[in-house]
Amino acid sequence: MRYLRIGELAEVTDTSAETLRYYEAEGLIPPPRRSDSGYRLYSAEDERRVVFIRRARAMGFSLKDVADLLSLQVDRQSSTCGEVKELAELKLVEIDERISELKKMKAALQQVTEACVGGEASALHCTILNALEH
Amino acid sequence: MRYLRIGELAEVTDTSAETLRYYEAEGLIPPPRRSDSGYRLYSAEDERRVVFIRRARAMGFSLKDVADLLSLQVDRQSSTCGEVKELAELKLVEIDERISELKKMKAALQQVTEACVGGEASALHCTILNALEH
DNA sequence: GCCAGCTTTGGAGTAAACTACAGGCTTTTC
DNA sequence: GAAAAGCCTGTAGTTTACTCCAAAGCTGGC
Repeated sequence: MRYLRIGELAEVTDTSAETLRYYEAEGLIPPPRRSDSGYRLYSAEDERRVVFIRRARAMGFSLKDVADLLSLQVDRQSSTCGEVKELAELKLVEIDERISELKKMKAALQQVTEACVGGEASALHCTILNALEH
Repeated sequence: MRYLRIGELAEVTDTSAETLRYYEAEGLIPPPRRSDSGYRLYSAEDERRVVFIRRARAMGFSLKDVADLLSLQVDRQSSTCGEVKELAELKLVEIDERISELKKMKAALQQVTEACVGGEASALHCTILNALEH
C-alpha cells in the first residue's frame, strides 16, 4: 500500500499542507499514521475523504455541513440505520433544492445569452434579473 | 408603487437590515431613494435583486461572483452583447459543473439510504465514502 | 556530509461576510 | 404626548476557513 506525505496529498487534492493539518485539527479527517520521524502518512481512504471535503466545499457547503455528511461514516458502529437514513434524507432534500435553484439560474443565464446576438450591439436587453422575472 | 422600508425588505428577503446596508456599501444594490426623513425606500426591483443575491449566496457563490452576474445588468448601456455573452457563458459552465457535482453527491446519498433498511440494525455498511467509490 | 527542500508544532494573521453596538433622530401605538 | 419600535451613521467585533510565519528536525541528491 502506498502512502502519501502531506505535500503529495495536498497536490493531488489541490489544497495546501496547512489546510490538511487544519482539517485534522478540526476533526474532519482522522489523525493519519506517522513515519518513524513523525511525518504524516496518508492512505487512499484519507485521500478520498479529502476529495469529498473539497468537492462539498466548492459547492458552498460549510465544514459543519461536511462534518454532518461524513458523520454518516464515522459513527457507523454506534448509530443505527434509522438515524443514518434520516440524516441522509435531510441532506438529500437540501441537495435537491440546490439543484433546482441552480437550474433556475442556468435557465435565466441561457435566456440572456440567447437574447444576445453576441455582436457589438448594445446589451440593453441583456439583464439577468429580467430573465429571472418569471 | 409600493416602497418597502429596510426592516420590511429584510423580512421578506429573510435577511437583516444590517446586511442590506452592507450590500449597499459594497455596491451590490444601488443606493435606494430616501424618504424626507432619510429612511431608505426600496422598490420591487430592489427586492428582486436582493432575492437573487440571497439565492446565489445560499448556493455558495461569493459576493464577488454575484457582483459578476449582476454586472450583466448594471453595465448594460456600456457593454456590448459580445462581452455580456462571454461572461454569461463562463458562468454557465460553472453552474453546469456544480449541478453535476451535486448529482454525484445525490447519487451517493441515495445509495446510502437505499442500503439502509431504516431500522435498528447496525449502520456498518452505510458509508457515504463507500457509495462515492465509483 | 552538506544543502535544498521537505516536514513538524505552535501561534499569529487575514479575507469575506456579516453582526452588534452607540448615540441620536423618526414613526407608530396606546 | 409619551413610550416603544424602527431607522440613521459610523465604527468595532465576530465567525469561518483558511494562510503564514518561526524555529527546528528530517530526507534525498551530489
